[in-house]
Amino acid sequence: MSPKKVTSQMVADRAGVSRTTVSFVLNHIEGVQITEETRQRVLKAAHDLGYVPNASAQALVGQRTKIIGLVLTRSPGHIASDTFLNQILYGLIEVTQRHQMRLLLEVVEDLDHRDTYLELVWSKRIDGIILSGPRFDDEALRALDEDGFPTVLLGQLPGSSFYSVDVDNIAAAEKAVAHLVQLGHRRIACITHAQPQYSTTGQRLEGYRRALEAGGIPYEDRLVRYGDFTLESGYQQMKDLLASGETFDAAFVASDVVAIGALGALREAGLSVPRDVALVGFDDVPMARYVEPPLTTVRLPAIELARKACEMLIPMIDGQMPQQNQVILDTELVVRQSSGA
Amino acid sequence: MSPKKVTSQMVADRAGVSRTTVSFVLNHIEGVQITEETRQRVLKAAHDLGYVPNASAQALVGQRTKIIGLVLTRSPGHIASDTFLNQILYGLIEVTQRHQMRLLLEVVEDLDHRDTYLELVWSKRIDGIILSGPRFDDEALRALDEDGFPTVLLGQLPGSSFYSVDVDNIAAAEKAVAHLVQLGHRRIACITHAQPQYSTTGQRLEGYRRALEAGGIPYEDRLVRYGDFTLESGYQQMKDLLASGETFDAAFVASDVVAIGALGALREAGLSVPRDVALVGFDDVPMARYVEPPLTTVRLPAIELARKACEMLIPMIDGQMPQQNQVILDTELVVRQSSGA
DNA sequence: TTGTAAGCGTTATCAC
DNA sequence: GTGATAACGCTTACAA
Repeated sequence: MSPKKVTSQMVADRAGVSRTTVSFVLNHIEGVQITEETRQRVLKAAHDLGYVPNASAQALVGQRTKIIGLVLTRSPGHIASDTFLNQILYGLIEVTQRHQMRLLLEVVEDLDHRDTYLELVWSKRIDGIILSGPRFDDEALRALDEDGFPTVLLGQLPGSSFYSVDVDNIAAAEKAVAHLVQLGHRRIACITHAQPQYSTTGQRLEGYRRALEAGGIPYEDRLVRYGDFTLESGYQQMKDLLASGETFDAAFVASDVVAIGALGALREAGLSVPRDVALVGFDDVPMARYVEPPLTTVRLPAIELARKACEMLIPMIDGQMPQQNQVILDTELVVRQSSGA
Repeated sequence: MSPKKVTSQMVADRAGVSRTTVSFVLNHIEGVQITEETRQRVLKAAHDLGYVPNASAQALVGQRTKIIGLVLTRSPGHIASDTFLNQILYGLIEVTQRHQMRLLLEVVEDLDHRDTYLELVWSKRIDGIILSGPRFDDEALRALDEDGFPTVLLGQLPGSSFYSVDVDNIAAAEKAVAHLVQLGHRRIACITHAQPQYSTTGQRLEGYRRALEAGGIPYEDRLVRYGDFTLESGYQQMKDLLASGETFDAAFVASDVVAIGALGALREAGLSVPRDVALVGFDDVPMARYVEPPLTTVRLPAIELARKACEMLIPMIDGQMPQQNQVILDTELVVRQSSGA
């Protein structure tokens, strides 16, 4: 008992015209003059019957699905706690809705299953891709690059010709760490937001390095740990750091979510933030100002990033390439209490 | 320069067979005997050419898109901070991936735009719907109900014949509030997770009522406020409650996210949790145990809920209706520190 | 101004 | 065992 099936033929019959006319009327084709009276008849027939064009048929003939694929290179498990994703979705949904397009979510866990998102492309299920978290070791991505399939990266992949929207991760991280340096901290630990394979990981680490250097502080590998987008990873890595015997009076955690996890470990160890350890996060997720202590962080305009990416992508689908192929949005240090400023 | 277009005809030509044979081989059609040799030839040709069947064409003829629609009845803005959604996505993605299906995200903001998700159905863009947050005042939903379109509700809509997966919201809320009552609190405020139109709002409120009643505490309207899924709303409503002059020594906030917002307002007012106000949340989002103080809450098995919903839906698409049409999963009180137990 | 007819790329029913 | 051929529902030259 599936939904009633109404075809354009039925509309045509009811209006006493041909399918062509129905198509013309319903798609507001210019250059074709149609009697107002027939137009109304067709419209009424369509409405009476509750006609909705079959999307597959339209896609098949028109080579357009009106669907944009959001590809996330994460394990599904990360999805569950990565608040950053929410903001991306927000921005994307807003724009796609405005353009009467839809959003298809594809999560790609490991490199062995990369082709699942390529299949999305080859099978023409989507018109364009927004890919979050490009990785160097992603072969499929290279294939897309050569293809010229409408793609916008949320992030960057140096050496590729992809269009991308990103922030200057190096500068942003440097800002965060410089803030700690300026407050007089010398032993500054770092927990990244993701594993080294993600290009942003290296960038934020580089910012950390530069700020240290600018402050005349030697970089020490032993003060660095790798998170993986999750609260849990922040908690674990901070615990590990604490247990390692290394001393530090501040930490830069390159993701608020991971930072909140780290905060938990610090609290559990009986350490006070910012008194014992000053903390700076990254992202400025909505949650950041509500935790205790409110997180000092670098605001990454996530919603704007997503919006912009989507707005670049949509014209590309129609072959209109944006002038700028690398958009960099601004970040901003948001000083709250966790840094003790 | 879009991706190469390879049709089954090209595969057929290369393998020296007809399109039919290609289809048979690639779809592992039973009952048709094909020489192992031709089979291999076809397979090789398909592989060499990088053939991927056109999804629209398949959908058109097969009446199956292999896409499941996740419909969220929220404003996009709520998406940005509702962590609960992450867990839903997690569960859904896991199951859809296992069944080689995809997930389409549709956000429906207000009642005026309800038909956008109906269009998804009429246009046959999706094979089934998982709808989160059913509302009584949703006309489109009634239409779906009559249609018998494969649909599973995340939540419930009493009086409809929908299949649904939910928790016992009344009992869960009662559990939460009873915990506060048991700790000796008599003035217990309540902030809901959503507006009254959502069926769960009334249910959780009812649980709150029952626990009060069981404790011999009169229900007072003035102690109740309505949140809207966001941190911000929790913050505002708690502030409002504080400013209202009503006294209370405990609060039940029917969503962890909203509760974390409320926590912020409490802190800002210089009140200590749980000393001045004991707090119990709802959901047990991953974040709950990492905030300060860690939230006492009722665990809602969100991931399981999503998984279950998806696992019910997929057979329905093939016409196999589940025995049980209302699945209720268990909740569990998770006592942490915010309640002072 | 409207209708006819040819695809779009599959799958599936038949003959051969 | 394999290959024409007809759908599937729509858009769009091209005719009329």
